[in-house]
Amino acid sequence: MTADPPVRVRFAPSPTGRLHIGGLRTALYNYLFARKHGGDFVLRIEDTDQARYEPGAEDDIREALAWVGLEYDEGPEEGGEFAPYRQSERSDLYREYAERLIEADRAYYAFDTEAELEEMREDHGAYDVTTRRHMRNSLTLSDDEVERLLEEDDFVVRLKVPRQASIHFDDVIRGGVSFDASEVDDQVLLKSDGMPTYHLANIVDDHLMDISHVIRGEEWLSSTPKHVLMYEALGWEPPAFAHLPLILSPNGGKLSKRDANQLGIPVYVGDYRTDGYEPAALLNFLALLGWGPGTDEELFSLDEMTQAFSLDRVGASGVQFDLDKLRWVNEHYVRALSIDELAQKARPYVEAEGYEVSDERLRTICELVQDRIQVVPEVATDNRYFFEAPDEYEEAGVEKRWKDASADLLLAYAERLEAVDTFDTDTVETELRDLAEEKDVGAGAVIHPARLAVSGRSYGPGVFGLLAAVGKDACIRRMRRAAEVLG
RNA sequence: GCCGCGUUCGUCUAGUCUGGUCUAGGACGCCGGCCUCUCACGCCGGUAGCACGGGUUCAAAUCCCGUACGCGGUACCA
Repeated sequence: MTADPPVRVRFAPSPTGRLHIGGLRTALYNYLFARKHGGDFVLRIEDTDQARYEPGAEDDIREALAWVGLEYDEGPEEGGEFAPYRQSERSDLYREYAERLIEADRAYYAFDTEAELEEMREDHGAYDVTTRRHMRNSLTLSDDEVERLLEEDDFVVRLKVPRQASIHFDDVIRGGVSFDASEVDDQVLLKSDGMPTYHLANIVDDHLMDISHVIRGEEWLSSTPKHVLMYEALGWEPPAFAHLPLILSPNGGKLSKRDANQLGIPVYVGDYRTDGYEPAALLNFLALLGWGPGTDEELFSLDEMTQAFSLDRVGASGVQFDLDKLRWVNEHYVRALSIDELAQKARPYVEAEGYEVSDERLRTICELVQDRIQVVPEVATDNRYFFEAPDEYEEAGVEKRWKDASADLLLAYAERLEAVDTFDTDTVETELRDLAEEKDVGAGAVIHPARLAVSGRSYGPGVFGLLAAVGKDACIRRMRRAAEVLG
């Protein structure tokens, strides 16, 4: 019996933009799989496209992974046994293997111009077994001619797809997948700028870096036969493939930037950070998007997820992003925060709204709102009355809670509060209950108008805590103003 | 268009491989109730689904075929 090779997986984003939420999900599943099996998780930067390269993108990717706590064992900055991990620094390697493929008659040089390619596509479709015979390449041209053209240094290397063959591979998530060779075109492997395409670079690196499992998005499924052909041509054992279902928009379609923005769904990982989501909650939610533990559990720490994770429990169909579910998961992480942590996380958002608040008061406010918010910034955005007087009174609340006697009761309450020395939850409550008794009304007859007057709303934290947190002067001022405005 | 992959409540999923225990389970959302100064939390209850059509079988959400629909791919992009 031969032991399974050690698990080594890679997350291989291309630095063409900020890290996308789907990319993070791919990274997460790779991470979980690696950790679950005691293997290595590698970050590899696939920067073979000079035109789409975006400076700063690599930093964004690294920062995003650090923010959520997905630590990798090898990467471009941290190095490792298989360095370098940036493909642009490995060009010679790819050229070498492209040549090997040519020697093995599994690839060839092509010299067609853009115009010629365009014409070919219009007439025939793809550069493949049938069309390559009519094109200018090392299969159709004389050796001398090829020699001469190579001198000009403007050529590409294309994969020579076999005339007829059925290409089959096993996908961990989907089972057996087959393609007919006639459906596969002669993919460019080495571009005229000397850089490899994804297809070549990816198989060379995966092989050289001893990658055991390729876990990537489903968009790669249809190019996998090309990869399989290359592994075979080079005499290499291909890694196991696992193609993850794509994340779709809640409308069912592709999660486009425009679409997402409209629905309030952040597209980039960095946006979740600025929007104040808890990184652990994001990971938890993402884990559930395409995978299920098979139990009723839904809230997992990274370690718990790692324990529970298994590729066979990853689904094969596209999954729709559900912002409500994310918020629900996040809510649980917010509740698990200590008051100090919550206050610390909330401060920047409070300040961004232009409010000033002491640490002590912010903690008090956080205590009051912690289990009433889903995302940290809501400490400020959903509870402005702690920081400024309400500029209007919730209509339905007034309708329901503001009675004829409310103004007089509030005025009397304000008077009592004015006389009080210590303005804390207990005294505020005592004063209110005494007043209610004195006036022979239920406590609610004062409670509800007081809440309305001070917060402008009919709902929120317990009213005594609320009043105490808002403070004596502000409360009295707001009560008198409400009595005047609402009558 | 062609090729590939997919299809269980609105959404994420359990169940499908190893057909009966599934009058299909859980969660989000939504609705109702309890708690309660309100809201939220929590708890209790409800709503809603095997895409469709054939077949195989004593028996199909589960196996087979077809159709529909969705997604992906079809670049010197990844």
